[in-house]
Parts: sequence; C-alpha cells; structure tokens
Amino acid sequence: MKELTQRQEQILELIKSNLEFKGFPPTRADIAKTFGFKSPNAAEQHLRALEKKGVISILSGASRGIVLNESHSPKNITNNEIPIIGLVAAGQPMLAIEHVEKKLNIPEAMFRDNADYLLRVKGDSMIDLGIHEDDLIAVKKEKECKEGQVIVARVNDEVTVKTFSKNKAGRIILKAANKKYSDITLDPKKEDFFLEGVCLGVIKSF
Amino acid sequence: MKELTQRQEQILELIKSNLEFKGFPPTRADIAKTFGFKSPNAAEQHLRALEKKGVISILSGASRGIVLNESHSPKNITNNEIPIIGLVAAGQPMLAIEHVEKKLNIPEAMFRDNADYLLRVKGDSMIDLGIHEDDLIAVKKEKECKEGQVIVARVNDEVTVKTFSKNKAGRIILKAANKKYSDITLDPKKEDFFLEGVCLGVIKSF
DNA sequence: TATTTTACTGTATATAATTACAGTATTACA
DNA sequence: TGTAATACTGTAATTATATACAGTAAAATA
Repeated sequence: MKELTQRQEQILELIKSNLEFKGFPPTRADIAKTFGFKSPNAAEQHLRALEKKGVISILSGASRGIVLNESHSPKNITNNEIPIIGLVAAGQPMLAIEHVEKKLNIPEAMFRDNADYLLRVKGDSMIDLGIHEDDLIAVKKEKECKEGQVIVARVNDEVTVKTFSKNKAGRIILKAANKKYSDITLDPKKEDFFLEGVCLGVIKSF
Repeated sequence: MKELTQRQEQILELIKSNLEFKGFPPTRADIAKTFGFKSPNAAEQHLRALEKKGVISILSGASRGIVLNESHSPKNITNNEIPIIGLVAAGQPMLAIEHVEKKLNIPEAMFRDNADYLLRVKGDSMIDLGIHEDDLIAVKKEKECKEGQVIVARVNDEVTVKTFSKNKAGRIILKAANKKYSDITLDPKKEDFFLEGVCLGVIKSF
C-alpha cells in the first residue's frame, strides 16, 4: 500500500470523523465544502486516489457509499469480547457456558497477546506473584509453554494455576508462588496433565 | 419512551445491521426492499414512528440521514480511552501529556467504576496487595476517600501509592503494604497532602 | 363508538448525490 | 524530458433519495 499524501490523509480523517460523529460517511459535496473546494469533482478524485491506494472502497451508485478498509476501520479497535470464567468443576470443559459470568471487551494492546478468556482465581497459591483470590487472570490457549511461565493446567481433572518448569528427567514441576505450598512433580506419561493455556496477565479489583 | 411494535423493532434492527456490516444507514428504498414493501413511503413512515418514539433522529435533506439515539448506538460500548501515565516527576501535574505512554480502551464493566487513568507503578511498597513494579493501577480522581482504600496521593510534591487511614487526632496515616516500609503520618494542616484519586484495580502483565 | 396508531400501496416531484467530461497547473518520477 | 500523479475549477447529466400527497385497511386506544 502506497503512502498517502497530506491531502489524502486529511480526506481520510474527515471520513473517519464523519463516521464517528455523524454516523455515516460524507458526500462529495460535504468533503468539498469542508476543504473549500469549488467542485465536488475534487473530492471525487481524492476518493478515487484513496480507493486506488486501498484504504477505502467506493460502492458505486450508492450515496455516501464510502467504506473504510480493514485496518482503517474503527471497528477493529473494539470487538474482542472474551468471557469471564468462574469456578470450573472437576471433569468439565473450561469454556462451558455454565461458567461464564459475563463478557468483557479487552483492548488488544492491554496484554502482550490477545487473551482467549479471563479466569477467576480461587485459592492463594500464587500470591507471591500478586495473584490473589477472585482476581481475574487473562489466559491465552496454548499447546506449549516455556520454563517459568504462569500457566493454567488441568491435573487429574482439576484446574490449577501454577508456574511451569521441567526437570532433567522430563518431569513437569508445577510451582506455587506461596511458601505454604510445595511443588507438584508429575510424570506426563503416567499422570494426566493438560495445558489449558498460558497466563498473560492479571486484572485485580479493589 | 414508548415501546416499539414488532415491525418497528425489525426496522431498527435493520438500521443497526446496516450500520455494522455496511458502515452507513439504509435508504428508504433499501428498507422497503428488504421487507418487500412496494412503496418507499412505508419505510418512511416507520422511520417517522421510530423518531417519534425517540430511538432515532432523521436528518432532513440528507441521504441516509438516520442517526441512532444514545442507548441504541453501538458507540456506547466502546469509547472510554484512558491514558497510561508513566513516571511523574516531582512538582508536575499528573495528567501532563509528557507522561502519557499510550491510551487504552477500558471497558466500563472492568472495575467497579470508570477509571480516569492508569498509573504505572514504581517501587515495591504495595506488594502485599499484589501491586508490583510496572503494574498499572486504574485510578479514579476523587476529592475524598475512605478508611483502608488504596489511594494515589501527592505528599510534598511526590506521587505515592498507599493505603489511606486517619487516626483520632485527625492525622493522616499512609500505610505501605510491605513490611519493609513503615507508616507515614501526616498532619494535613502542616504538611502538603493532595489526594490524586482512589485505586479501583490493577492490571498486571507477565 | 370515534379516533388514533399501525401498516401499508401507489404516484409524483424536488433535491441530493454520483459521476462523466473537459480543462489548468504543479510536482514527482523514470 | 516526457509521463504519470497530484490537486484542483467548472459544467452538466443521470440516478439515487427524501419526502409530499392521496388513499386503504386493520388493530389499538380512549
């Protein structure tokens, strides 16, 4: 996509602000008026240029038929509602609807990656990392994880939040961040271990 | 606001879906076509009815000049971008632009109240409450606060996060949530104390 | 029971809006 | 140095759209 000229940038901005504040795109005449053009054709040609550069689409025949293309659309900032998952009973899938407390719109830039769901924390096993009971942890579903990451896992059908580690023998060590609890060592061949996801961050309310 | 009839509800839905999927409102002819009306006037009259009931506004003379009124507008879900404030130097106002790292769209339902800004935490004085260095705390500007609340305050021009308390003598006690630090007792008459806001919650990234 | 509201058809018209065509002038590009 | 791209003016035609006016009919409301 070629770069936009200053004028084209201004036209694009006008379209965006029209959409935001009025609720629909401007007409050629609207554009001409704002910039002081004496001909609506000036606006027309700017729109053509913007279409050619791929930032908008023009629906021919339709009045105000200007559509912002993907990355320029304000829609993209919003819609990633993810569910808040409450207590998960043993043996039940994580994302069962029964567990969904409500949904929350998490902005993309909030964590290093897009979270798939928020899990309400039970217990105090991770307090040294600042994860307390009833906090929400943002979880991204993953099939693998790295040494030292905070993960959500299912061990013998129980959902648990721990720090992941692996020893030389290939055993998995789940560490709590609380001196009260000792490490859990698992042999993935013998015991039932399933990685639900990795923890991207925590949301805590006072 | 009177209740909408079934038909009016359908018309409203069409307007909404047009806005969402096409990016602009429908014309009378569009509406007539979708519902199979043989006259655009049928659509016109439904729009008049919707306007009368207060759910839309019609901008006369403008093509596609249909505006959804407040609660019906999808906008309402999104727009509350709040700034992330980094290090605040002594003597400088909290919301100075220099400190704004970026902006984040915080959903309304995330904390118990709408936050005004996010402050990046420095130091370890609140770790017992799970507030660590570089976490973001969601702050709402307030002029008063209650016993035990986590607050952001300015003491002798330094910005600090502490738990608020008041003793019988009317002195303010700022408590750290870390055994390493001892309480700070202030006489508001003698010393410079300014409440920047109360802490609604914490956002932590791993 | 009278009146208003809802829910349309059908026709017509003014105006809103797109869009083609014909130019001019300047700047960027190859 | 020629050509394309940018940035407009100016005019005009066609089509898209809003909207007025004249009806019909059923259902809700007073």
